Amino acid sequence: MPAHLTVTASGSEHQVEDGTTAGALLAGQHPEDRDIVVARVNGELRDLDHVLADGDEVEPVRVGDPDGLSVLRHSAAHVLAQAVQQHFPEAKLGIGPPVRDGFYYDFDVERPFTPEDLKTLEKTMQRIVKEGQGFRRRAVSDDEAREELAGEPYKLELIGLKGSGAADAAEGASVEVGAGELTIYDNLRRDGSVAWKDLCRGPHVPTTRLLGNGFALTRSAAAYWRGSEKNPQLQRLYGTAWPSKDELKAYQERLAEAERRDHRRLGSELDLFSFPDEIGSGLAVFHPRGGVIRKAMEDYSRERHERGGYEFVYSPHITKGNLFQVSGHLDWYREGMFPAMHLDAELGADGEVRKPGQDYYLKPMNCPMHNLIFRSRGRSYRELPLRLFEFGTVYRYEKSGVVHGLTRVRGMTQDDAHIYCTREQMHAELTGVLEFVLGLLRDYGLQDFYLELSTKDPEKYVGSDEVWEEATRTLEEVAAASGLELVPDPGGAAFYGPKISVQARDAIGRTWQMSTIQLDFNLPERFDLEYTAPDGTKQRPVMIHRALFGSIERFFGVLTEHYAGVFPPWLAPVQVVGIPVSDAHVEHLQQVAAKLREHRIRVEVDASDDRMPKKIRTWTKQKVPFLLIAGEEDVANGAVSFRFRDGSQDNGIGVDEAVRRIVEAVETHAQV
RNA sequence: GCCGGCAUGGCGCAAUUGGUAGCGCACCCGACUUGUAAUCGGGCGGUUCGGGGUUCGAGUCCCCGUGCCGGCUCCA
Repeated sequence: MPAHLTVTASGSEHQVEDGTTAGALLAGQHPEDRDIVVARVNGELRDLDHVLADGDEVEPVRVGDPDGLSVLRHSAAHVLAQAVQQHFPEAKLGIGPPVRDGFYYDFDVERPFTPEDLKTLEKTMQRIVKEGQGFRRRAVSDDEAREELAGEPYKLELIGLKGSGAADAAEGASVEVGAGELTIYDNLRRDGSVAWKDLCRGPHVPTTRLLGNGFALTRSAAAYWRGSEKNPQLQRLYGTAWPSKDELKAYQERLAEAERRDHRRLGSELDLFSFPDEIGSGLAVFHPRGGVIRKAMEDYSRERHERGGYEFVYSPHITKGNLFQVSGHLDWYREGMFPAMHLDAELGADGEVRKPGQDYYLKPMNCPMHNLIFRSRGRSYRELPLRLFEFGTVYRYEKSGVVHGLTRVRGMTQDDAHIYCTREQMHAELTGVLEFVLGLLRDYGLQDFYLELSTKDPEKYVGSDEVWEEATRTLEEVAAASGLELVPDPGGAAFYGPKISVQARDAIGRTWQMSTIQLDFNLPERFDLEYTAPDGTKQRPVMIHRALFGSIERFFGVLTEHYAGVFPPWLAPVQVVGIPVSDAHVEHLQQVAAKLREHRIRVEVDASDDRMPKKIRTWTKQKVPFLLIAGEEDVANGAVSFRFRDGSQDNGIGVDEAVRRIVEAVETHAQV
């Protein structure tokens, strides 16, 4: 064994003594750098006390790096678990991985955690952090692990799963057991005694001290063991952890900002929509202010569809069950549909069935109806691509726990289109649809997109493999040609075909699934759709399903959050409010308002007996884009004074110029 | 669907150990006539989500239902 090893640190070679740790080497390299929390050795993350071998390549990983943050958060999860077992010795450990912005740990406990428990646990975590416990890795055999963790049934289960693909065993389970040897991490006190231990793959930060005061417990919730509703529920504690208190505060500020933008909150503050209990969960009504936004969205969409070669159709909300038998929905999504209404049955006097009656269903999708429109007469290849568009309202029986504001509802209107084309046209048509979709989303103010390709779920599909392959390949080509980032989503497809979905990032960086474009060879088959080809033969068309907003309700919610309620003028429910300095100036503003109305501008004049500053406050809070103020001076000059939502002003603008500016802002979809 | 929390005028909130339901905003009326985010005074408004129970007495405690919130599972 050589006394000296040759290792590579950050690209350059070094001679070090046998037994040198990654941490010691990196400390020599970066003497001032206290942010190094783990090392990447030959591409694998290792603890700093990992002993180097000849030929190792070592890179520092800092706490602010994505990997460094995950390690920090994973270590925070261990500190949480230690605190929990200190207060609740009977608590059994589940798993505790890092997640986006934080971590969680699942426990089997006698009673769920209370908000008070969270406070107590956070204090105990703080104590453990201050104690400066070290994390020490220890390799163990399966049998040793089983013996040490005899009191931890869930960990034993994970040990049993090792090698059978821990990644499938449970989301996050891979942080506990990897594919190779089992390891246990001991938390060591200063005096070397073991404070706590956990089956864990690691790596970890060298000491709990690194958690500083940059962590917090955020909430508790139940979670199914190993992610399956067939399993018992554990109690999950969520936390967040950051390299510093300032970053923790910045994160909490981001959450507060998201809350201020919450469409449910803005929806009631701006009087846009509500969910009356009397109607039922997940069923929205739009108030006049929200209705006008929705109308502006829909009107513009209609106009674009008209120009894009779509034809407008309408279909009912309810249908006999057979339609969804044919389409396959009743086989695949019965659980997600409102239960049947059984109609028209007749019983004889003695109760025997004279006429069996029929089941009617609320429609969960529009496509079967559109297929019937296609099939209503013979179709020629000359008609293809045939693009049928509808604002189609559908009803889905979402489980009670998932209904959420406008983004997950039980009744929604899709801006739904079904395009029927030949296989030859399919590629060009998909390209055109994707272009159309992205262009329209941009017109509504979203700019930042990526694509997701959802492919066949082996458990849930109809049709032949060849057809799926062709459909998937086509979508992949079209997606690639768009130049946007493409993320795979294996198993995410609907039963009838693969899909591309457009994900949009909003103003504060959150992503939302917007449009979906699905290719479908199956429904045309099931509905026996055909057209006559140039040679006189009957051919099967290909079907493209495409929703652009996803649902109008959902898109409405996303736009509300994207703009934080500060809608661009073309979408703002009230575009202009005239504010007189005193009663004497009301008439002047009413004349200005009349001119604006000729251009279909939504304008009001506030002639109430509030004082001017109060009116400014009121309408600024309502986020009206243009306030037009007029007093002595403006009236005398035939002018108005603009005040914008950010408080800036543009005074003494001639009335015609003012009208022109406002109309232009609305027509160009500008933000002001 | 599962786990936990919550539900008080239109909105945001308050109400000791179970003891007469209050406040701000909004709304209505009146006075004031004013140049860039709250003028003053007065008034209306609640079967405390619905139903049942415990109690001399329930906004408060218990049960059922409905709805909302946070997660889990799900999301055509």
